[in-house]
Amino acid sequence: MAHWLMKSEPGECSIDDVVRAPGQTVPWVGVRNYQARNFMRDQMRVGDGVLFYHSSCPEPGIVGVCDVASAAYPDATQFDRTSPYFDPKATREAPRWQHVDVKLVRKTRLVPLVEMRANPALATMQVLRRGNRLSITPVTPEEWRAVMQLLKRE
DNA sequence: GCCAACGTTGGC
DNA sequence: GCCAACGTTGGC
Repeated sequence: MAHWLMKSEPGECSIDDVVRAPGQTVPWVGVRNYQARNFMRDQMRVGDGVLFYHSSCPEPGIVGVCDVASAAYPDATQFDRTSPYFDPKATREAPRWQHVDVKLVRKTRLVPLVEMRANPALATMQVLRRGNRLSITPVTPEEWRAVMQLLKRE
């Protein structure tokens, strides 16, 4: 089983939105970066662990644990002219963008970005790399374990 | 609002 | 295929 960190702006989809979603599952629509898409399309498997991360907000950090709940399938918003994620170059015959569904495991305490940065065990995390903008990044088993340890703390 | 970092676009 | 210009991300 692989592990991932997935960023979401809470104004778009917060952890509480996932808690309230039908089946506590959300379609991860709107990814418009090829590297992030490829992670979902080529590498994610149902059951993979996901750290749910709030970005572009007053308190960025990890706020929940989820898992991958589907294989990748075409992102409907790419065809929707009224959507901010509309992509004029995408066609139904040749969709460009795909995504997986993500299901809640549990909402956690907030692990703020500053706490993550302060923890040597997390120093290798891709999301902490200077200049990182990728919305989906792989998490190593060691990093995952370290985050699970952090989550046991109050 | 600033700005570093980096992906994408498009002219050549 | 190069690369400058431009746009976006996202923390601060």
